[in-house]
Amino acid sequence: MFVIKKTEGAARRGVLRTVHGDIETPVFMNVGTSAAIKGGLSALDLKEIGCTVELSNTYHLHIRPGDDLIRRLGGLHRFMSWDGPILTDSGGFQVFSLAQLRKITEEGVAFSSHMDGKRIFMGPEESMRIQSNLGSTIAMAFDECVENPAEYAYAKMSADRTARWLLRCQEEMKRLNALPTAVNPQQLLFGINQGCTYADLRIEHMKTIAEYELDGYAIGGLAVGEPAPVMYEMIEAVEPYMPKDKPRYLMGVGTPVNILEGIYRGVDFFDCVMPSRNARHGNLFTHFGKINLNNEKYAEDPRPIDPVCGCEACRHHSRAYIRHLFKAREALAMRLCVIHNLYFYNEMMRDIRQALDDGRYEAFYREKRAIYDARCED
RNA sequence: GUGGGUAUGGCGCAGUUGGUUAGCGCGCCAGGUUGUGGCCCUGGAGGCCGACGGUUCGAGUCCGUUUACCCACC
Repeated sequence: MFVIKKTEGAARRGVLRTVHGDIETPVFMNVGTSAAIKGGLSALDLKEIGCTVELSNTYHLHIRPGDDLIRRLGGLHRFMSWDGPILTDSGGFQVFSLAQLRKITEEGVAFSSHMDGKRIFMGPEESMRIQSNLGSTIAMAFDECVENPAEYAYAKMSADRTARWLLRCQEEMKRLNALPTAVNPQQLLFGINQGCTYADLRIEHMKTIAEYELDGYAIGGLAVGEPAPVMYEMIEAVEPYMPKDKPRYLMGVGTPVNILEGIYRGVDFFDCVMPSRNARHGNLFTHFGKINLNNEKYAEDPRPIDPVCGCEACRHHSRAYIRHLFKAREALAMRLCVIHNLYFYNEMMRDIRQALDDGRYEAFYREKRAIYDARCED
């Protein structure tokens, strides 16, 4: 059940109650594709970072170690020792970003695994069965994420097909949840809006899937190469047609500013690999802007990454030390930086929720968007 | 001591029968990264080619001397 506690313009402050705990929104979900946060973080670290929702991936876990294996071990929560909410991405995006030799039909997608080339078929039913085996809190519908730019005719055909797939996802999920052997009989299903960068297609698609009475609605297929203003336009176009009483999720987004802009336009859920991937390369977010720890100017800098940050890395280590760890290719460099960036993101979300609680999001948004994606000047 | 081999950016190496601004990998410096392979992509700095002399219109390349290191044999 999703409850909106407060609104400010289009921005919403809410809570999604799930069998694995409450999700206070707006929220950033921490990406752990293969049931692990890259950079060497465990579920215990996630708690310390302030993470409330973990995100894993259907495609990756199906290929390795296999969703049947995870089911036999009691489901994903027990497998990775994380008792909070988990959202599983459907594999739709991976089929289109990683897999080779894919062939799309009305049934689903036949493709070769990016690991070993093995032939795999995944359609709406397969994706739901895998996610049911994983027992995640929230399952995502199996969709086609069309590359950008795309022809109008193809975008329309694909969006229509994704809508038909969504009905099949919903039917299969109902069936699976009713089975006595279901790992999580309360598993929620979010549908995904598509339509590339064509506002009329997005709106038409959104109107269609809004009638399916799903547990939440995602906007997919954005942040795939189009300029940020176009992404914001698409959100503004579909937002009026998204059910007000259901959580909204902007998939794969984004930079701190993208998130501020998304919330400003009525989005509740976000996820992105950016904080963890950038951290592994030494690119860090701070309250004063971005820094690249690999830069020579930090070689003898005794200050923490972010002087006002309370994460493990900032409480105990200097920029000079962590930069050294990067140069020495020590795994600890990535671990400390990933901890920092995810802590930053989760803290930013706490600050955003507080600002919404206090009715001052507008001011917060205007102040922070000028800083967070800019380069730190020091 | 004798014979052979190698000397080219920080490191490891290419460089044709002598011919424009001497290349490559790694490293270094700096960008990028949006429902994750740590992969990867894009720029940039850095070399009087061990030293000295000779041949030539022209030498990293050919010749001589020399220095350093490596290998084999005594």
